Order: sequence, then C-alpha cells, then structure tokens
Amino acid sequence: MGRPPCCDKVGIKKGPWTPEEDIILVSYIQEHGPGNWRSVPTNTGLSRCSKSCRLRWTNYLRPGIKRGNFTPHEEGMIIHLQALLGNKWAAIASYLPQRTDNDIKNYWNTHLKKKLKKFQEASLDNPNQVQSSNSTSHHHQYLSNKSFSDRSLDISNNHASSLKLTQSSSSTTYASSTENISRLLEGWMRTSPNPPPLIKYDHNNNNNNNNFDHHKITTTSKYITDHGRDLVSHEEFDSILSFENLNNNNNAAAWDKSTCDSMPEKCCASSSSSHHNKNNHNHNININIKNNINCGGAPPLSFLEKWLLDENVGHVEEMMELSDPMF
DNA sequence: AAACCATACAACCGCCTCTAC
DNA sequence: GGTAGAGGCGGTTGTATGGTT
Repeated sequence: MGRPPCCDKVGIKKGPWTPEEDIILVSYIQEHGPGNWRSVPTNTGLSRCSKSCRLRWTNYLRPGIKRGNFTPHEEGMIIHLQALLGNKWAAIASYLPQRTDNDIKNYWNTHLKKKLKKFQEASLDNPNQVQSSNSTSHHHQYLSNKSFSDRSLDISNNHASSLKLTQSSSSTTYASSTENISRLLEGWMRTSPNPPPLIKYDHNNNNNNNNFDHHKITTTSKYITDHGRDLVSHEEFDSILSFENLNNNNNAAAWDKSTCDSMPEKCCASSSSSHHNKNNHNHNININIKNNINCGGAPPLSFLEKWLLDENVGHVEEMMELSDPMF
C-alpha cells in the first residue's frame, strides 16, 4: 500500500493562486509566522494543500525575494555553483539570498543550460576566441583562484563572461490587488525586528498595458527602511552580497532571519552526525555549505574549493563530471 | 487576423529526510 | 528500532505570453 497523499485531494484547489488567496495566506503568516503548514489550510480556510501554501510562501510571497532579471553576477554564481554542486538548487539558492531555488532552477533550465550548450559548441568551434574572453571576465571578482578545477572554472568563467544577457524583462504578470499584499508585507516589515529586504509591488512600472487588474510585480530597486527611506540601492546590495563581503561582515543577517523563518532546519543544524546518509558526498557538501552559511556567513568559493580539496581529494573531478557531463 | 511555435515560469508531483512518538 | 507525519527538494508539467509565419 502506498503512502497516503499529504493532504486530502478532494476539494483541494489547484492551479494559480489568486490575489485574494495570497492576502489570506500573507495575513495568516504575518500573524502566526511561517511554519506548521499542515494547519494553514484549516486555519485560513484556504482550499489549498499545505504544501501548496508552503511553496507559495517560500517561492513567491516571502519578503526579500528578488524577481526579474538575473544580473551577470548572479548568473555567474549560478553557473559556478552548479558546476560545483550539481543540481542542488537549494544549496545554490543559499548563495543567492534573494532568489528562490525554484527561480534558480527555472532560470538554469530555461536560460543557462541552453547558453552553456551554445557556448560549448562555440568553444569547440573556436577555442582561441574563448580563451581570450576569459581575461575580461567580470566574474573573476569572486572566482578568486583556479585551485579547484581549472578546466571547469575556466568553462564557467567563459560562459558567464561571454554570454550576453538578452533576456526580456521577466517580471511576472499578476492579476489584481497586489497593492493589498504589498501593504500587508510592509506592515510586517514594520513589525519585524530585523526585516529582510522588501518586495515591492510596482504599480507605476513602464508597461503601459497595465491596468488596475494587471500589475506587474517587480523587485524594488531600493531597499526601504522602516521609515520608508531608501537604504541601499540594488547595485549596492548586489555588491554587498558578494562572497567577500558576506565573509567579512554580517550583511547576511536579514537573509538568515527570513531563511530561518521559513526553513528552520537550516539554522545551526550543525549535527553532521545526524546526516549519516547513504547518498553521495554531494549531500555532505550541501550540508556543510548550509552550516557555513547559517553559522557565520557564506564562505567564499575559494574556501569551498579548499574544503573540497582538503576533504575530497580524488573525488572532485568525479563530482564535476557527475554534476554535468559537459564539465 | 489567425494559427502555430517557442519561451518563461508558477505550480504540482513524487520521493527523500528528519523527527516525534 | 519501527512507524507515521511533516516538511524539503528536485524533476516535470501546465499554461500564459510573445514572436513568427
């Protein structure tokens, strides 16, 4: 006999969430905090399964989520971390605090995978051109050395630097009353002792096709204090999130809070002994990365590389090959 | 203008791990 | 130690949207 479903399928609504449902969910979480998802549908009256509520919150409604275009910096990080970790989207998302694993996964599947493939073909056709582009790589700022796998790192750098982003503005069309959700979130920001960056529902974006019922959600380019003042620009925040900065100060605090709220197992779960898993060592890498993040900020990649080399000598190349055949 | 195709992304599904009992 | 439930994760699908013919 198979395992019963997580929730009774009868009467459970599926498909896109409506703004009204979002408001109900946000209101509830604002009051009770994230967690205990099983009780959320019951207590809110939402005809959604608990998993759906959790996913809606973590992937869409949670404050601090950045939506829209991925910066070249983020793209480079994803490429590099994917090469390093494989399809461990949650672990990769740990290094991109404003992005969800789902977002990263989607972006990888729809953009980066294709681009890498194209690049691979191009590099096979003309390796000299690839070599020259490496020297100007923007992503060298955080790809600090080549101690790990020259081959894979070079490929990652080259991909990231040579790929010109042509993505269109990818803000998400959303029906109705987003401003209400925005207010709710802002209210939460005010009451939260250590609020993460705010998602702003942009009602004044440049898309003239918008009407009242079809706002587009965009990530605010400014991060707003509880007094409504601009705190730090998007670019500045992007810079703050660089590995060097994460390693040197506590800028990740806001992220830690929001992350821990929604993913409590990540907080100080240092008991590696509890992870006697039967899986591959990628899992262990994942655990250690998480522990590093939550118990003192994200380490720079060079640290990871060092760790990998120290702890997994002889497995690195194997892992790289497993993570993606092209590497 | 309509049909068709490609793309992007939100959401679902199934499996896994962890934890409480 | 075994079991069941809750939550997390990664793969996949469904659908809206935009572009092309």
